[in-house]
Amino acid sequence: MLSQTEENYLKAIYSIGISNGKNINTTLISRKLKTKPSSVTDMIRKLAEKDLIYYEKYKGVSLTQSGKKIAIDIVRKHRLWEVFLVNKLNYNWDEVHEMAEQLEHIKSDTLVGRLEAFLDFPKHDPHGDPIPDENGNIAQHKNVMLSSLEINSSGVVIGVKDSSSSFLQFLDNSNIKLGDTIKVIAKEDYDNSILIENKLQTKSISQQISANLFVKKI
Amino acid sequence: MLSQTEENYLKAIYSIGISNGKNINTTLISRKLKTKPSSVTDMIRKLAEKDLIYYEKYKGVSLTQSGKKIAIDIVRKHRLWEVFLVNKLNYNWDEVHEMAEQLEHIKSDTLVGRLEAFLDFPKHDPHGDPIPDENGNIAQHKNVMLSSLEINSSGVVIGVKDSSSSFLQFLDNSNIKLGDTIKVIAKEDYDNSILIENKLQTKSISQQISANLFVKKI
DNA sequence: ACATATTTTTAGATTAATCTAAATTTTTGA
DNA sequence: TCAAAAATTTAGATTAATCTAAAAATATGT
Repeated sequence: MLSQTEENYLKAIYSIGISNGKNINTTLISRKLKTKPSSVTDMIRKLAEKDLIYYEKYKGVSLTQSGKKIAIDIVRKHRLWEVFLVNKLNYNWDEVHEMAEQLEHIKSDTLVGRLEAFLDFPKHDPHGDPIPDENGNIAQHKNVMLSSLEINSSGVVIGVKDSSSSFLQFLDNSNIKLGDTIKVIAKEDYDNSILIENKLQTKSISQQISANLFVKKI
Repeated sequence: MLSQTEENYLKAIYSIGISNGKNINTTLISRKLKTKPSSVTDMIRKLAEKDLIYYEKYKGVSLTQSGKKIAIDIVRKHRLWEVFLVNKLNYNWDEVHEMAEQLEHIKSDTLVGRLEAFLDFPKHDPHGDPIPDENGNIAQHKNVMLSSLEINSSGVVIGVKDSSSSFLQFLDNSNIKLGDTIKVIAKEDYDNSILIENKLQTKSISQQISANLFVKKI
């Protein structure tokens, strides 16, 4: 049985692997987990000992098959609990991360499955991220950033890249939500801001915003 | 913020106080928590330091106002999560204790309240134990044991004293459940077993059983 | 009452996870 | 290439929670 800390290291390594390709080093992990690099060294030696990661001194780490399985299972639990909190307990999508960080570590052989069924087998969490199935398979959404859409083309908002509270609250305040169809009306070369239109409004958004919204082209 | 361990000590002290009256000593706590008495001494010094318990060397402990508040809040969370697991995720009443032991430690200012509302403000957990309200008030059920009913009198099964899996499964197998009306048909002086009747059957049960079932006289 | 048994506390060690500071290895760029 | 910078690891300490063994205090029973 892994400790919460060990699970968090695996999850961090997994998520760095997703965004940073292959270079998972001590510093990145320490940054992600807000610990010191020396603490990371200690823990990765321990995880390597348990065959959950591959580790060569000074060369960084990567997940083994079983380490990856565990990491994905935690992601699965995290996202399902987020769906529970938003769909059943009526939390807003910017409020659920901290609670899910705790709930994802509840140990039970059957709980995740029961929860998933209770929630009607959702495919995505409240931020649009895909929920892995019980075998660890993840529907790869190959969507594009809103910032990459051409003028006059449209997309449906599918997810967010940044899921910080402040970004999510910004979207709420801007009346932009998952499922919205957005059309790009104009692009400003100077600062890469774009003029967009959805059902409710036409407005300009900065690149910082458009580069953090996943859309499915239509 | 208290650690899970500290919370568990407070909960243990609270529950010993409920059953054992006033004598809450090191040995009882160590027995409840399956630790050694010396570990208990360490922890109660720490909790006394934080003004959560009163402690005088060699004299045992009792909860302060704030310690009691925290203990009851944990009980509240434990029982609400049990209701969730049984009512929403369709677990049987003998399967939920371990999960609730973990879920009760989830930290959030709003989660318990949301959960309670989602569950329609249940007053009792799946074993018939009362759920404290958000101020820590507990509806005191002043029920009696089935073993104390007179011949020819009846009672509604309200709760169980022993909520071990084995006892709960025994009740399932015996077709006895919360809400059943049970009539005492006869008593056997020799071993204190009693003959009971409910909607489905007439059967004899041992004193070990009848002394662990709370009933409300009717 | 007082010797014995029981309970409780103290002293010192251990384990997991962390830290700081120093040493080592790798990377970088003139 | 090779010296300086950056990253990583090692060494040694710390904190929380636990343990064992021994010492101290309390309770018990003739």
